[in-house]
Amino acid sequence: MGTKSRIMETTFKLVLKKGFTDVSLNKIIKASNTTTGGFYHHFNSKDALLLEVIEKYIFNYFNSTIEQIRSFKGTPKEKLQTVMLSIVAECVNINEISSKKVYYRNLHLLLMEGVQKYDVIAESYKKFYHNLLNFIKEVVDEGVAQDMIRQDIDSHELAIFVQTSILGTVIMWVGMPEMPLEKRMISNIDHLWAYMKK
Amino acid sequence: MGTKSRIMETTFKLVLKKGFTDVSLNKIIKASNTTTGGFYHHFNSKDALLLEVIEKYIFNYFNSTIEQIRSFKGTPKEKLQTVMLSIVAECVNINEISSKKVYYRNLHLLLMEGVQKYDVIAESYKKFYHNLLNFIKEVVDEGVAQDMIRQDIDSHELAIFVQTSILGTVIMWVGMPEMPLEKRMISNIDHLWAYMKK
DNA sequence: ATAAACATACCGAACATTCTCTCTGCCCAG
DNA sequence: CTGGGCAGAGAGAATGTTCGGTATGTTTAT
Repeated sequence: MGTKSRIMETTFKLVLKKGFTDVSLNKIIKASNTTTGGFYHHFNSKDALLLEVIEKYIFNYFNSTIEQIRSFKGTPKEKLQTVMLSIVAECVNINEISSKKVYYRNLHLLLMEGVQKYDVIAESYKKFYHNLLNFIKEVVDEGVAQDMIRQDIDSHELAIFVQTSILGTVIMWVGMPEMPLEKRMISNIDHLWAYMKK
Repeated sequence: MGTKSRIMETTFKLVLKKGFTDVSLNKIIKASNTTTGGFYHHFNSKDALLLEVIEKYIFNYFNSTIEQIRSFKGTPKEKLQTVMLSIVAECVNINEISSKKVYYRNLHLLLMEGVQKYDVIAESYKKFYHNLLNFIKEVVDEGVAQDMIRQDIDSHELAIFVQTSILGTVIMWVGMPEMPLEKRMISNIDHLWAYMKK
């Protein structure tokens, strides 16, 4: 593994635990087994590194996940469940090689810190939300076409309601991590479905 | 106004804009019209100040708001709407005196940073969530007793679903601030109510 | 009543760290 | 000989905190 990607993966692990600002460049450099010169050969600044890391390990991952689910075969409810699981999951492996797990609670908190600090991240965050919303709307429209979802509600409005519930589940879990996540997730999806189904 | 509360209010305003770590003690001290010595007379450290500020301006406020709504007269739907509005509101005045407005988007982002950094804040955050959940459950139970809310769903589970939707509305708005907040809020409440009403 | 002792609120220079980032130089493949 | 990749010393600025000092008001002792 090259120095650059080693720095990026190490950084991701570190900031997940401590947040952006509490991880110094020195720590990153030492943990990445490189030096100041090595670092500044690959990145213009600490901020530049952070932006690249977030883009690669969070947004690329989330967006490609949506892309994958798009091609899934399954009922609308299954698709909603899958996309919710991909966002609300307890933890997941960073990549195929490393067995290091990413805890999503930290991931969402990190994302919020990024949104607060960097306009670029806020922008990517917004784009991801729109991407997700479009996907949900597709699923809803598909469900309406298949006569599985009621059509007396505007699909865009319904999609917003669904996404609200999905993201709310994330935040509930961030605030009350002691409640069993999976159970609540399924319960929420069940209620949602009971409301929107034909 | 005493020096201590002047420091606290100034700090709250500053960190709302920039976040905890991007506001230095020097800035706080200068903006508060005091000195290093004056500051350390009232607070043991910067962290201690931040914790006090969050406790006073966020959690005390939120929890007392819930307490106020508890004594309101109104239909269950109106109560849910009111509590949602008090959490999702666009902005609000810090206190009765100052006309300075607090933008809730920043407030929620700040809260997340606090949850990420300080266990004490995460703990207060959790307590607030439980407080809110209890309140919602009370409203639901009351609605069931009045025969306005369906009773075939466990009230605790339904309360979680409602709270999920409320908090989801917050987060949707943080991510997509360009969407009209009030409209979406009402739409979400309407859907929720349509599902839970008898 | 007056002086001494104490407490509170605040000042501000100085301190030790830590931070990000620059710069020079070495190594080695092409 | 050239240039990408990296090493590492160190500059320069900013950070949170300490500490001796001052001004003012309050209690206590003679």
